[in-house]
Amino acid sequence: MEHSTPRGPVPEVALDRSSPVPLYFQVASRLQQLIESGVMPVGGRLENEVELADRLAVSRPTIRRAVQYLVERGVLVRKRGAGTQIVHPKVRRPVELSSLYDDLTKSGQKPHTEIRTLHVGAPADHVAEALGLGEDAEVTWIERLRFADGEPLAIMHNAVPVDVLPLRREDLEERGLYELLRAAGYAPRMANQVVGARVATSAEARLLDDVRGAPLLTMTRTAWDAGGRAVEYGSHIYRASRYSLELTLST
Amino acid sequence: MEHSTPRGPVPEVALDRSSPVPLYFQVASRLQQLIESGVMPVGGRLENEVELADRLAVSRPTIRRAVQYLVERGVLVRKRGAGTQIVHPKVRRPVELSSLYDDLTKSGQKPHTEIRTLHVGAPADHVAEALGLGEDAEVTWIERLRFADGEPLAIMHNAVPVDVLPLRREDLEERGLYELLRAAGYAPRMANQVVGARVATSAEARLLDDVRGAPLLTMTRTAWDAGGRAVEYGSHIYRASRYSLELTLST
DNA sequence: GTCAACACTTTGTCCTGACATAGCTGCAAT
DNA sequence: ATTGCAGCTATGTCAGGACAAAGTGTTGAC
Repeated sequence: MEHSTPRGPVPEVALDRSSPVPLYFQVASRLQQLIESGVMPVGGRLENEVELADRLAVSRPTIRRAVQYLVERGVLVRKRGAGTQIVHPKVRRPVELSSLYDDLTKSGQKPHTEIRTLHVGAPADHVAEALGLGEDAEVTWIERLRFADGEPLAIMHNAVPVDVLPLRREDLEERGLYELLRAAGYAPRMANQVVGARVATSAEARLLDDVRGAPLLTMTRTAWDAGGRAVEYGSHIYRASRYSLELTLST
Repeated sequence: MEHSTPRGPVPEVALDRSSPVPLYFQVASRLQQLIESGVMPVGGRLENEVELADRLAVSRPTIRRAVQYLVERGVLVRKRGAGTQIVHPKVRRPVELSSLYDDLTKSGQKPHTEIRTLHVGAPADHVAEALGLGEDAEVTWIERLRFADGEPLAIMHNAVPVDVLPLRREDLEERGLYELLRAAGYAPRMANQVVGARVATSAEARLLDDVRGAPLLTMTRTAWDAGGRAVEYGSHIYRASRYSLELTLST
């Protein structure tokens, strides 16, 4: 008898064996699509792997790999002996490491950047240490003022090793730093951030068009690419009244 | 001829086939150990998978799975046609979702908690929405004051659904909330956090033994377990002069 | 000397087959 | 009625083989 959670049927799944897209990925994408469209209900159980492999005419390892992929992204949970279930859609993987520029663009605001300084040279000690650079290494050091919809939002100091990316003023005015890094093949994959708060000095207040003593959100970050190469150091200050950090963390 | 990066020899690796620990995991652990102890140099190349499988007398899928595991944790990088390399140790996996209590304990401080209120009832609207709860759901609502080395550090408001965990005063005084959740089998696996800053009101300043206008770090968070069940909502306030958030993010 | 074609190395994908083990369910013995 | 055992179901682990495709380096033609 069947009085447990409903078992999804996984309707018509078409696979293209001549496609360069791997089979396991085709299966995973199709499954995710079915889940997100609501055809397969949240909390419902998947068919077991053997049946699924049978019906889709692929081997069990291929099915397992597809399911594995979705488990890692938090879409499915497996329990040995019990089956595979669809997880509540609220729990999804953090999308990607984002920068302020990305965040603003995504939320529909129009960011605008003023480059206050940009020069190449040996990094300060704490920067060199954060990036793990040697004695003779050089970085591009920049100070930027970031506006959203015309209002000043953040003072940003950044360092990028010159052999990672030669930064140019005109690029930075039109694009975010992370976008430039990605385009150069040094997409940040991991970052360490320290977030704190303090009140504005009068110099900072003047730049940010705010008052002395206004609350500020501070963030310092070091980012690495997939190869473990340090690609960016940043020390940012945000007007707390106009910006807050949104983060998704996962184990 | 061999004038590329040195190829690690992977010295004497002993596997126990009678152990309940899976072979691929034994291999992965051993490799990680060799890497972290410095026997296999950072940046160095691994033997290719076929040779490795041969020498360790396991199949290639097993080796692949072990390497895969370390790739996911950021210890290795693979490139088709090129080989597998050891990544700089700075780039490692975020350990686990931690709470303030965990953080303090780990950094050698002695946390101490004062429970100011604890009652069960229907959640406020914004809390119910954050947790995705229905009309008739009940939560335990707590307000705590957290001290480190005798000094007040944070005001913490939390809500936990009663059917997840019945919270008791005496437990909370001695343990962190996350520790209790983990013990009950609802280990947080994913969380959404919003971090901001503002200045203290006089009431907050009094509680935190600080002055009005002192900078505060604010954090609101919703956490889910592996099954996608919302297990905790929190709204915390930290003294910025005594605490900052440290985060590791990854793609 | 430069550049394109080629061979070689190495990881990526996919298959078949087998056995182990955790979780569940129902039946039987107590 | 409760406990414990047996059997079923489903995922977990592992082997061995085959071919595809990307990256690297070498060779040869111009």
